[in-house]
Amino acid sequence: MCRPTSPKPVRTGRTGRPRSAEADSAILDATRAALVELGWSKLTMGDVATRAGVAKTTLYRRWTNKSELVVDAVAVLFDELELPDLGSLEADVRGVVLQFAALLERPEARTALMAVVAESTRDEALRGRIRTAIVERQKLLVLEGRARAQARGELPYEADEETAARNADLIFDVIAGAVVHRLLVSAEPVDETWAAGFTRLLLSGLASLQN
Amino acid sequence: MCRPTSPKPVRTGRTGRPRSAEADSAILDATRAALVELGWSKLTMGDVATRAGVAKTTLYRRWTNKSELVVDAVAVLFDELELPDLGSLEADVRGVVLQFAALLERPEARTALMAVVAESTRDEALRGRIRTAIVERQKLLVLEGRARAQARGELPYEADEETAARNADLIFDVIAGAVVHRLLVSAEPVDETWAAGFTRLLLSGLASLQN
Amino acid sequence: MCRPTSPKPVRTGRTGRPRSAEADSAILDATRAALVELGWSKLTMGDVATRAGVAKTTLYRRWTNKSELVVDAVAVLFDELELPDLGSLEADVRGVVLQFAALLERPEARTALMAVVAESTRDEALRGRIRTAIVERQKLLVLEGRARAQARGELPYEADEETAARNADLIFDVIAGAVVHRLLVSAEPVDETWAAGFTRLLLSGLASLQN
Amino acid sequence: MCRPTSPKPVRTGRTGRPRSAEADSAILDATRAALVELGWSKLTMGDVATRAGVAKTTLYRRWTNKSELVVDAVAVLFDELELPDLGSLEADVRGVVLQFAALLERPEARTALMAVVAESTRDEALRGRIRTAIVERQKLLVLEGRARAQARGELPYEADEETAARNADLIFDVIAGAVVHRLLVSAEPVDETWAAGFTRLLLSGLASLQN
DNA sequence: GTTTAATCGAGACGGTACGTCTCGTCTTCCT
DNA sequence: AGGAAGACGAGACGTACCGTCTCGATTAAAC
Repeated sequence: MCRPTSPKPVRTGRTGRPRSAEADSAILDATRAALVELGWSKLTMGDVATRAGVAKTTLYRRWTNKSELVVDAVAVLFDELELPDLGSLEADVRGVVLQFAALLERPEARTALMAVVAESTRDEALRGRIRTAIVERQKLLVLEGRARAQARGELPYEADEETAARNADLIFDVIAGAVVHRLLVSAEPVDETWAAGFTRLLLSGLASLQN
Repeated sequence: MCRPTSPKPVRTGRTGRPRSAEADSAILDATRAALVELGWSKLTMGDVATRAGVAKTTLYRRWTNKSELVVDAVAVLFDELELPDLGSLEADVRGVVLQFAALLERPEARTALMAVVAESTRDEALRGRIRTAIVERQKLLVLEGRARAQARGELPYEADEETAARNADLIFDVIAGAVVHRLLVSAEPVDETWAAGFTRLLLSGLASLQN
Repeated sequence: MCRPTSPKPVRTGRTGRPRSAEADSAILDATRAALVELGWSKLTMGDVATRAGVAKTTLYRRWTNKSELVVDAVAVLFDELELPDLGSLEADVRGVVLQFAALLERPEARTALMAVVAESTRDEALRGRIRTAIVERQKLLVLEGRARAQARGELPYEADEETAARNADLIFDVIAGAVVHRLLVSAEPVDETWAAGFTRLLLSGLASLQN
Repeated sequence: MCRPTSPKPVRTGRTGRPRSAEADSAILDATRAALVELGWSKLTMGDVATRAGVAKTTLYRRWTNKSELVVDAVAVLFDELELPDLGSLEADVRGVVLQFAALLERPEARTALMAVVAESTRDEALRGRIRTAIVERQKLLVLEGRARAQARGELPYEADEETAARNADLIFDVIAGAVVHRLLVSAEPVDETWAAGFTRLLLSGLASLQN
């Protein structure tokens, strides 16, 4: 999975010096590094600029504020999430749970995700950015997993399209929510045991959605 | 539910003028009010002090920083959560889900919870504070609900105490996580329909935990 | 030379616990010590209280502010100035110049004198306090020296009383002013050589005042 | 007399936005104004910044503290001192005495001079700043006056250069010291009568320095 | 090969909030 | 009643970042 990180409405003016592509990646790298070291609240634009060997102006030319910069810097981490076919729905779910947990163990990911979500409670635009950059991307995994399970005959095909969508959303929130909450709010580890227990609960539950 | 808010390691020294109890509550009220109006990032200590009719020093004498102040200010909101006996496990779960969702619709609660969780990813002490002030409190509801269901005969009594605890934790993270994620990350409403679907999924899943 | 340091209108009321006399001297000692270590601007009432093993309240009960406290604390230093009879007017003058210079070499004296004078440029009451506590005391030395010189026949007796007073004032300002200015503004040392030169200049000048 | 006020070790770096020259003079003007109104101790950096229409940071970028700012702001007042040729040494001395006294009647000058001298008793750097910004400037007047008197034949030319310098210093401290002490310590006016008396004393004394 | 125009770095700018400090007062308990 | 202890309202301190701005110096496409 890959996608262009084109933050600000680039003036398509022909003439003039073009923006440095190196700068962009240097900035995003610096942002992630700073995030790990300092956390969200201690991270400053000036520091990121210095680390990236870039002027503050260059940052502001591309991102309007800290939140947007961090979303872009971190979004790429969520692209790593994949759904390798492990042979059964149960294995697939357990796999994605552990994979997501591993991602959230990384300080830059956990810090950034929560910080950005927190910021978004007051910022509609940021909420949208999170949705497209992170949420929808993850939701695809749910759809993919379901399709695979249906092909395997583990799950029935749903007749009503709307119901199908609603169920996918529900499952997504249950999986992602449980993992995030366990790790970041309850502050307990997500290990094999927990993943197994959770998967058992979820799969049994899934049956009930079909009637 | 009520509990003393004793923020800083209070020197129990006998002598000297005692801290004003009025100030404490005025500050917490002011913090909640400011949080609603301004959100986490615009909330300033100086503003809180002004609103509370109190000097800035008085704030810092009690709380070392914004995060701790906000945790204490918001924790009381979570005390409102209750588990009225609605006659069945299913009704109880649906009730608590909607109640929790209603709480998170309130701007001060949603903003504060996420902001504080975000901050806590870098702050061990804050994490502890959140746990005792918010998490443990909510977890009691799960235990209460289970006990009630067991009394009704809807759920079996668990033989192994450790398993029982693990299951309670799991259920707690699934419920709280799903609601929070739906509301704050997916940014979709938690209505009767969703609550019903979620409850159905959860209850079916619960059966699997007994074997 | 000695004098009671009774700063504030002492309540002569019979009843109640009498004021600690020890406290007074402990405070003045602490003030001088703090002055040497910290200088005027870094000296704080709280610190003085702590050093003196006394509550801040006790300070404020006796002195209304920093300036008055310091004047009282330092005034005693100027009591040390004496005019031993060295046998001639010239020796007397040189002696008092060196003595005054030695006093102003002491950090607490130089710092306090200037600080208090500076403060007094805006404070009429403080100006009065300085005058009675320091200036008048020093001026007596000039009168004493003149009387002695007149007795020796080195100086004529002045007919007009007013002129006599005016001349004493002039000489006082010339001596004290020159020493203070040399030490604190020009920041050059007052040694035997300078004292000799200055004395020569002054004594020659004195002749002119008689016509 | 005029001179550039170059406060802080200015990085002569080529790049970056250059410092505003307007800001510098606006700040110094504001400082003098605030000094007149409020006096040294009530003068705050924030207030000066506001009056100057400048951010507090801009002040701190140029001056490390209040004292240095005030020295620079006030030094310019001492540039006003001049030595118009009044035809005789006696008239010249009396003129400069009255002129200096007039300067010290101005609240900003008297307050600032003393405050800064007081502060300098603990601050070597400030002492140096005062010396170059104020003292040396005034001392030139003494040299100029002597040269003029020598040209008129009122004073002999001094053979030994070192003695000449020492005498100039002595005279400077006597004049400046006497005026300052009379005005600020004794708190008596410097009028025509006093100036005449002082000048008479000084000129008679000067004769003695030649032998 | 100029011109042109947007980029770059550096760093000063007006702001705002921070968390600390000291002030002088007030309140409580203890002697 | 006096004193110590220490909390209180007030407000300045000096620092750190914010996001904007002015600089002179690149840099490439358009002429």
